[in-house]
Parts: sequence; structure tokens; C-alpha cells
Amino acid sequence: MPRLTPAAEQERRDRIINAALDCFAERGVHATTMQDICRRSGLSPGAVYCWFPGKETIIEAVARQRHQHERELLDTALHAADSRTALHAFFDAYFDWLADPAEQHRRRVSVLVWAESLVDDRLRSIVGDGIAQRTLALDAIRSGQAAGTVTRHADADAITRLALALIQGFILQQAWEPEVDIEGYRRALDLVIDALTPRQAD
Amino acid sequence: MPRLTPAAEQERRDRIINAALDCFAERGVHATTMQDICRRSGLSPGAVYCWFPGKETIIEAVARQRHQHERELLDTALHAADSRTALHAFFDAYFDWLADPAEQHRRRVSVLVWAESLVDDRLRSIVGDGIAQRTLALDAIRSGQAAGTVTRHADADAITRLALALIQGFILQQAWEPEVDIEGYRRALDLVIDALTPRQAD
Amino acid sequence: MPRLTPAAEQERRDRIINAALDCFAERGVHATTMQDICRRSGLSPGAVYCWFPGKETIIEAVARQRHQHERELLDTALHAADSRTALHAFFDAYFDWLADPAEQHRRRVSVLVWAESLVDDRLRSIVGDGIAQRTLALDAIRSGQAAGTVTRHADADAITRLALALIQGFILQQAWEPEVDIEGYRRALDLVIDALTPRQAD
Amino acid sequence: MPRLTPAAEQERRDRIINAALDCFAERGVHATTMQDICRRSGLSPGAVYCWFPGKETIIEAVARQRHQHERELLDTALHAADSRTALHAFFDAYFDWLADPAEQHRRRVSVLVWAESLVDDRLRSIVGDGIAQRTLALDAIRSGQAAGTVTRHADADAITRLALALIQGFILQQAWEPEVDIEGYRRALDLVIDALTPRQAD
DNA sequence: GATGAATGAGACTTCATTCAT
DNA sequence: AATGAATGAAGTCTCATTCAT
Repeated sequence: MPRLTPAAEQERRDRIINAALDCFAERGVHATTMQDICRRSGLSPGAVYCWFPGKETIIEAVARQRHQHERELLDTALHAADSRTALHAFFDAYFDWLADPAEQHRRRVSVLVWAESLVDDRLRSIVGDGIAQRTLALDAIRSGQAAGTVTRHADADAITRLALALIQGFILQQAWEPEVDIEGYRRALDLVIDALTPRQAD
Repeated sequence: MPRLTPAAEQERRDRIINAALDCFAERGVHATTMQDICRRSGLSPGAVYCWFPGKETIIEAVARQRHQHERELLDTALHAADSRTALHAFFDAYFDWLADPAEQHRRRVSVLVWAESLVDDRLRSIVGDGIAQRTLALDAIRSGQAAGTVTRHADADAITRLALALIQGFILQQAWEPEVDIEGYRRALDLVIDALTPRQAD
Repeated sequence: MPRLTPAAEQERRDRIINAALDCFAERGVHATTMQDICRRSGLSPGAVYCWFPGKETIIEAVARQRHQHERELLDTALHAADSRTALHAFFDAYFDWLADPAEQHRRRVSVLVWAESLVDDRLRSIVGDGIAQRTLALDAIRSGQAAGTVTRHADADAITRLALALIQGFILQQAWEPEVDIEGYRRALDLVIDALTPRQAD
Repeated sequence: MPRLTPAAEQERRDRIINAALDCFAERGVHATTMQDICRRSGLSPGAVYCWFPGKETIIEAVARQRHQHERELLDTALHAADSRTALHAFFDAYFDWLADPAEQHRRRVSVLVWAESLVDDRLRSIVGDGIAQRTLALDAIRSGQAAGTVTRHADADAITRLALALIQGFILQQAWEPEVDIEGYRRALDLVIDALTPRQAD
């Protein structure tokens, strides 16, 4: 029983997480059995339980993986010079990602996780961490408001919520209708962003 | 025990649906057992199965009930004279409803149903019917665009999607954080609506 | 709540028995629910339980009804003058009955009852009563042997069993294959009867 | 716990089939619960469901096992040189088997299966396969008729049916009365066989 | 580290029977 | 006598998890 290298360990874990992700995307979290995950990952139940203590933990790992890219996008965007640019850059990067066909099927799982998180405390804190990144944007919005590049007619908190809603709502609609016209949505989105980031003080 | 009146039948069904709704809101759809629903409704398993052929059907009935009020709100709003008024009226009515504390707990179930609908065909068509009402608003938006009361810088379809996203995204955030500042969000929302419905032709 | 006349009572009971018989013939005894019997008889569960204390009792009544005609056939046959005539008469009458298309579907229930009787004591005694009529024929066979009209090369008991087997086996085969050639079987049967009832002492 | 050898697999299956057979013989097919089969086989429900997808399939396996020996007896008998010898050999072998006390209790299950097959399509085809072996004997009977070793006064088909009835009828009677005099029955049977297989052309 | 047969609690559902009306 | 909604014990089966090999 030779101990696996860390890289090999990670490979096992990723294999399981991706198998679970695919299964979840196809039949949902609850309809997916551990056997499904075993079959899809090519591992035996015993092997899977070597790397995860239970189904719950696998779901959590999947949830974490789902939020990882969103975090990176936000991080990047927040480094922009001014708020207006940041907002545009963030939405641009985010919707480029949403337009990626390879990710669309798997992103259904994000919605499943949102729902699950309403009912599962551990998952709630994971999803909460992701959502909490909204607060990272708060300062940027506030300084934008101070500098006059973001409207002062609305609360910074509300603005971030609204921005988040525009993303989450779209993700939901895209999950229901994968063929949704993303470019049209982006154009409408630009109007909103422009309204929130006036060229001249309003 | 002579035949129940149609009203009494409906009362039974509603009792079951509401019991299920409460259970779902508390522990989620899958963690809720038929026994839970029986206990909460005060009926025996046999009695529940008198009125619903199975758990699946109860979930569907709950889903349908969830969409009912939204439909009514939209219906009402669409009778407004012009697009701008309609849009404002619709959001006003909708967010009045979202502000109702009595409904907030149960509305978590809407999110659960959204997720479930990605994975369950029958539910998908029920949710789809609800979402499809967005298309009812399309004509109103289009005539608004013709009349110059709605911006022509974005596609009518995209505008309705965006409006829907602003609601769905908020529902999601409210489900996660019941104490979210709804009034602040409404004010930010007004900016968006104003941007979409210019006072003078743009 | 006027008490029914005895005739009306019997009508109710027969209605239930026949409904049960039809259901049993179609789906078997166990797959038939009391609801099935209610539907088919046009009575409510309460009404059925007025006339029978339970499903068990209905099955027993059906079993009794099944054996009634056989008993009559045997009774008649046993009144014949001599054994050889009696045997021929009995088989003739019995197979005339078996040839009646109206009875064939319902006779499947006889086989179901045979099986059930192996496992249900009350039913066993009912079926046993029917089978025991075989012993009524024993004396006739014995006196036939004494008179030289029935072979002495076999035990009277065995002869009655064999005769019974020829009927029961056919009933079974007819239940499986309703289109079985009954006339051919009767001709072969004649050979057997002839062998058992020699024209001259053997 | 590495993969079971095919032999070990078969052992599991047989253990379950035999446990079911014993239970069926005691209380009937429907009164036997999966728990009964589990207890008797010494396996847990999960283990049983590893090897059979459901109760239905276990019943079918039991039915198949019941017909297996009959098939072998018939096969053997059909290899005899001439029809008369074959018929005698077949009945001899068959009734030797019927006389085996070890088998008598379990053979009650054959009757249960006959009944069930009237009402369950899958079972019908299994039992049908067993019964259909009667047709294998048809050719032997026909050539016997051509050679003058089997009576021409009856149809070959009817003769095989009659022979089958003599067995099935006895099985039924033995199921009801285990102490039935099998030797007496065999002597009476010899008379019948002699009648069907005349020493000189008739 | 890995295997996969086995475990067993518990889920959904059925259905013979009852009883208030 | 009859109705039919309601009861609830019991049945079949699933599936996350374990552990001997």
C-alpha cells in the first residue's frame, strides 16, 4: 500500500469531483448515487471513500469548485483603475465566461447548489463565501460614488446586489434555455451599467 | 362519510400542499418525507394518497402554487395604459409582495423548485409555464419601443430577460439573507427602469 | 335502514361473488383489491363489508361456488345403474361442461383456488370437501370391480385418483391453452375408460 | 472483498432461490415477504438485491428451477429406442422422483407457480417452456403410431396431453395429500399405458 | 490504497378495513 | 343499509456506507 504522491492524490480527488459534477448536471444532486459517481470516475466505492468521507463532502467540494472561477473574475476586475472601468471589465469577463459553451452544461450545477445551500448549513457557508465577495466590491463602488463615476442615487450595497442579480438571473435563465441570446442581454446590460456610471455627475 | 364537496376536496388538497410547502421550506424537497407531510398536515399516509398519487405530484402542485401569484401580478401589470407605467407598476407590485414577511420563508421553496426543474421534466414544464409569461410582456415592451416610452437601444427580449433577472436575482439573495435591504434595492431598481424608459425619445 | 328480503340479500352476495370471480380470473386473487371488487360489483366498500366480513371470506365463497357444479355432476353420475355407464356418463357430463366457452375464463379461478388451498387452511378444507367427493365414487368402483365391470388390476382408490387426475390435468392445460382440442382429448379418454372397464372379465 | 468467482455467485443465487422455495412452500408466494427470504437465506435485503433485482425475479428463478428436473427426465426418456419403452421409462423415472419424500414439500411450489402463471405473463412463458416439452414427445408418439407400438385410436397430441394430465393431476393430489398411495397409482397408470401401447397392432 | 459484496435503516407506497354520517 | 374518506400496519426496495480480503 504505497502512499500516493500529492499530485496523484489531487488527481484522484479531481477525478471524483468532476465525475460528481457531470452526474449532478445530468440528474441532479439527489438523484445521483454514489454508485453513479463511482461508475463515472472509474473508481470503486472503497476508493472514493479513501478520498472523501462521504457524499456530503463531495457535494461541498463541487460547490467550492463552482465558486472558484467567479472569485477570480471578481478579483481581477477589482484591480481596475476606476469603478466604471471595473464594472464594465467585470461584466465583460463574466459574460465571456457565461458564453463559453463548454461550461454551460456544468453551470446548471451552480443553480442546484444555490438551492441546496438554502437547506444545508455547510453548503450555505460555502456559497455564502462566494456571494460575500460582493462586499469586496462595495469599497470600489463607494469610492466610485465619491469620485462621481458611480451614481449616488442608489446605495452602494444595492448597486452590488443589483449587479449580482443581473448575473444570477441570467445564469438561471441560461440554465433553463441554453440557447438564450447572450449578446442581446449584454447590450441591454450596457444600458444599465451606463445608467449606474454616469459620464457626468448626476 | 358521504362524498366531500368540491370545496372540502380543495381544502384537503390545500392542506397537503401547504404542509408540504412548509416542510420543503424547512428542510428541502428531498429531505422531506411523506411522513413529514402527513404529520404537518394532520393526515394519515392513506389520506394523503387519497388526494395525490405520490410525492412527485405534491411537489408539482407546490410548484404550481408558487407561480400562481407571480402570474397574477404580471397579468395585472400588463393592463396598464403605457409601457413605462406598466413596468413601474409591475415592479412595485412584485416588490411589495417580496417585502411581505409572511411570504419570505415560503419563497425559499421557489428557489428549490427552480433547481429541481433543471432535472425533472414535469417540473420543468410547470416552471417553464411561469417563466414563459415573460413573453407576454414582449408585446408591451415592443409597443413601448414604437411609442418611444421604452429604449430602442436594447432588444425587447433582452429587456424582459433583464427585468426578470432583477427579480429572480433578488429572490435568490433574499432567500440567502432574509434581512436584505429591500427598499435600497428598489431605489436602485428605479434607476434601471428609468434608464430603460426614457422620458424623451433617445 | 330497511332490512333486505332474503332474496335481495342473496342477490347482493352473488353480485359480490361474481364480481370477485371475474376479477380473480383476470388478475389473480392477490392482485385483486377490495376496491376492484367494489368497482366491478357496483357497491361501496361499506356495502361489501355488510355482506362479507373480509376478503378472505369472499375468496372462500368463490371457492365454494367453483366446486358446486362439480359436486352436482358427480352426484348425477353416481346414480347410474352400473359402474361402466356411470364412469362414461360422468366424464361425458364433465367434459360437456369443460367445453362450455362461457365457463372457461372463470374456470382459471379453480386453478388459483387449488394453489391457494395449499397455503390457506380454511380454503384447504373447502377444496378438500370437493376433492373428497372422489371417495363417494369409491363404493361404485368397488361394486363395479365385484361385478366385473371395472378392472381388478388396479386399486379402486387409485382408479378414482386417476380419473380425477385426467380431469384436473385437463383443466390445467385448458387454463394455459384455452384453444386446446377437447374432442381429441375425449377420444383418448375413451380408450382409458375402456381399459378400466373391460367388456369381459379380465 | 474481491470479486466473487462465478461459482460463488451461483452459490449466492442458489441460496436465495432455495430460501425462497422453502418460504413459498410454507406460506405461499404472496404471504412470503422479502424479509422472510432474507432471514431464511441468512442475507440482508441489500445482499439479496445484489443478486436479484426484485421479488418478481426470484419467483421466476424458482419457477425455472422447478421445471429443470422435469425437462431432464423427459429428455432422458425420449432417447429410448421405441415409444412403448420410452413411455414406460418416462413414467417410471418421473414417479420415482415424485416418490422422493425430500422433494414432496417443495413440489407444492410447482402448483403455486402453475396458478401464478395464469396471471403473470413472465411466469407464463417460463411455465409454458416447461409444458411445451410435451411437444417434444409428439414425434416419438407419432413414430410409435406408425410402427404400431402406440394406439392409432387417439390423436398423438391428445395422448401426450393425457400423459401430462396423469402426472399433473397426481402432483396436485399429492400436494393436497402427501400420504397418497403412489404405488397404487403407478399400477393403475400401467393399465393406461398398456392400453395406449398395445402389444399387437390394434 | 483498492476492491466490491454486504449492510440495514428508512423511504415511498398499498390496501384491507373502519366508522362518522 | 349504504357511503366513501380515512386509517395505519406492513411491504418492497434504495443507497450511503463499511470492511474483510
